Amino acid sequence: MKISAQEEYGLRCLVQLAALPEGGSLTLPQIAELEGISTANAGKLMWLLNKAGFVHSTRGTKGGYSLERPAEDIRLSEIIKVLDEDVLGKHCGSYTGVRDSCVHNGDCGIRPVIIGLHALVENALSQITLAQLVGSERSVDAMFNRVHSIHRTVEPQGV
Amino acid sequence: MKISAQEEYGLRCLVQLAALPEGGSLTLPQIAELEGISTANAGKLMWLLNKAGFVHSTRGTKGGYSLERPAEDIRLSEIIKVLDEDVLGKHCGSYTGVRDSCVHNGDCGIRPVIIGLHALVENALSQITLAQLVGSERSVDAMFNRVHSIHRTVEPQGV
DNA sequence: CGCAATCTTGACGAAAAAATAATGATTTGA
DNA sequence: TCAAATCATTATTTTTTCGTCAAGATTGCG
Ligand code: FES
Ligand code: FES
Repeated sequence: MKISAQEEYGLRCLVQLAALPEGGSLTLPQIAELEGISTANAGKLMWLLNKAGFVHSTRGTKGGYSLERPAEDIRLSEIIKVLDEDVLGKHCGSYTGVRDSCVHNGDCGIRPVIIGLHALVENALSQITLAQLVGSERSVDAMFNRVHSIHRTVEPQGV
Repeated sequence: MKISAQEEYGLRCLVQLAALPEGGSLTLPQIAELEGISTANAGKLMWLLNKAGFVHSTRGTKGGYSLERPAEDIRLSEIIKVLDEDVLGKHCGSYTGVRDSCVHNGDCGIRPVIIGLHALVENALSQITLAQLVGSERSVDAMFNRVHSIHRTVEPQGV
């Protein structure tokens, strides 16, 4: 269970936009530089995010990308859903092995776990807004732990 | 954020062994048939699970695989960790874009979320044992919801 | 022993995901 | 108008993951 490259980079690009002063914008080369990815890659990611309505793009000189909606209104669950190609809900259609559908006939112990896990993650992400990711690592970490009072087993790694 | 093929199929193979009567075993062709995957694929998965110490293999005629430890003692978090190539803990070493490491200098709002999410999932999985996955879908679903009292937004799909 | 059933293991090919490249369209401003 | 800056879109290449294959090793049985 891991975060895909698209999810991670896409999210990071949005955080850069959210960190801007009100009404600010960034060009593709700027985003690419800030996140350490290629301009082409940033271009594709922003294209996806634009199609999904998270950002607004302006062409031509002095163009760039800016947030379409207030960062306070954008939940991480929405973002991930777009960047992850809507994997939710169709679990037993993928991973079908050599057959056309899941082999477990009607009664399966795996399915509720897989579906439950996705729900768990979505639930956690739906309680965090883009705006909350702007700020120091310490404050974001504190926020996450406050919202989901889980017992952390992995410590944030220093740089 | 999704489950990989290895995680899913590996887990499913283990559930088949766990569903066996005490001391039972299955051969590769049997496992492959039960899960609808190829024998070769089942072979590689079981090899991984054998290396990790979850199962015990016997060669030769009348050979096969059986659980090495009681299903009640095997937590899903252990299984996933093995099948997922230990992705935990080294987040800022992957997804480094065109550079050698993460660009965010020492203060990053993404990192606590990613690490927190992984902790959240691991925590959830650590509370479920392999033995609990054996049984009807309804009972497993009820168990999952009891352990993690989350508000389910996705319903299990019928077959 | 000698064969058949079974697991073991590394190499190989196919498929999916990710990243890049290439070409086109729009806007601004000199 | 024209050129430069910028985004848009599709195609291609690269990388990673996944699945298969083939040769080998071990065990049980007659
Ligand atoms: S029916 Fe889909 S995993 Fe069991
Ligand atoms: S420092 Fe690794 S994602 Fe920000």
